[in-house]
Amino acid sequence: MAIAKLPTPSTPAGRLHEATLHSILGYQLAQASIVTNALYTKHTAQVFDLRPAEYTLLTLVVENPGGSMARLAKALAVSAPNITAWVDRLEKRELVVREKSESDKRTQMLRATAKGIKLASQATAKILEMEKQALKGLSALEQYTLLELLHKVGSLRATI
Amino acid sequence: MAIAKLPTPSTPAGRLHEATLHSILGYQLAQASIVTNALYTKHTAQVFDLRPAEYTLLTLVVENPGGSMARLAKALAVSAPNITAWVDRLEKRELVVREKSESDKRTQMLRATAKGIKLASQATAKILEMEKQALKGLSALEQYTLLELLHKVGSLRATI
DNA sequence: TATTGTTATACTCTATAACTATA
DNA sequence: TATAGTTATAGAGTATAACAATA
Repeated sequence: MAIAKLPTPSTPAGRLHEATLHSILGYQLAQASIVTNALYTKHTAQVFDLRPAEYTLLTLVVENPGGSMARLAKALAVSAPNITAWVDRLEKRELVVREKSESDKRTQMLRATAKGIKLASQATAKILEMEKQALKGLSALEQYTLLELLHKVGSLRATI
Repeated sequence: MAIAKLPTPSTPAGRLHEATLHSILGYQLAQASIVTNALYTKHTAQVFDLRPAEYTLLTLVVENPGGSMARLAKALAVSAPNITAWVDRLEKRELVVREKSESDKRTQMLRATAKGIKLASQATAKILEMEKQALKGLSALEQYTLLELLHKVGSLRATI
């Protein structure tokens, strides 16, 4: 199947032509991220005092109790010192704790505290509600399809 | 229509569970961006000596000759000093030029030089080729759908 | 008064290098 | 030798504040 002709080539905000950039996935991801970042900053960041990276890290720890910091670094494609700094902050706020592993004493196993689990849960509820509201212009099928296709692109990481 | 059950909730790289994050658009955008950023860094950044922001800015100037810096700032959702710095770099490399507007003497109109137009064109060809190669696992319809849905999300910027 | 653009400055995020402890 | 994690440090990228010129 041939790729169909692409529609109106103009940026959402600036009314600039973007015929070329329209077909570039990286650019469209960046533009869409402007929207989700703005939503997050406006309605979630202050309320829960969680920056995007903190929220993501906390949620991954909640869902993966006992996971190591090295695994988090790989999952988020950031450096190890980076993870250390973020975990430091979450630990100071008593949202997660480090536990020495018995089997491999180099490893730090991470667990979320009850406080951390509660905060992550509340933040998630807020984000989902917020995105649901903002994405009303997309049908449920479109929203589902978008998430699945993005997940598929994310999965390509192993191949590059 | 109800949203269908979501499939395997694991991160592409780290094999971490992410049941919650799977439904969060902001997270999936970030994960997909890891892939496109890696592709760009690996195959385009060095070859053309253009960082992502520089490529985007240059391309927008190529496609919008005479546009102002204020419009670029809006289109990319960054601050004015930021745009000044990026344009400075592109101008030093003789890829774009600033021109004083006659009608509004506060405004700087931007134009790409022949050199800038050529470089942008070459970089675009490379990026498209690279993304095509990397996205082979997605059908043409899926790729088209993804770009359209992302554009639709980007267009929501006006509404938030 | 408001807007365009610049300069000065500081903050956030991330990375590399060097190190310790362990495997 | 290689890996997990930390510390120190530097580099991107971005933002706010203050300013000049113009509308």
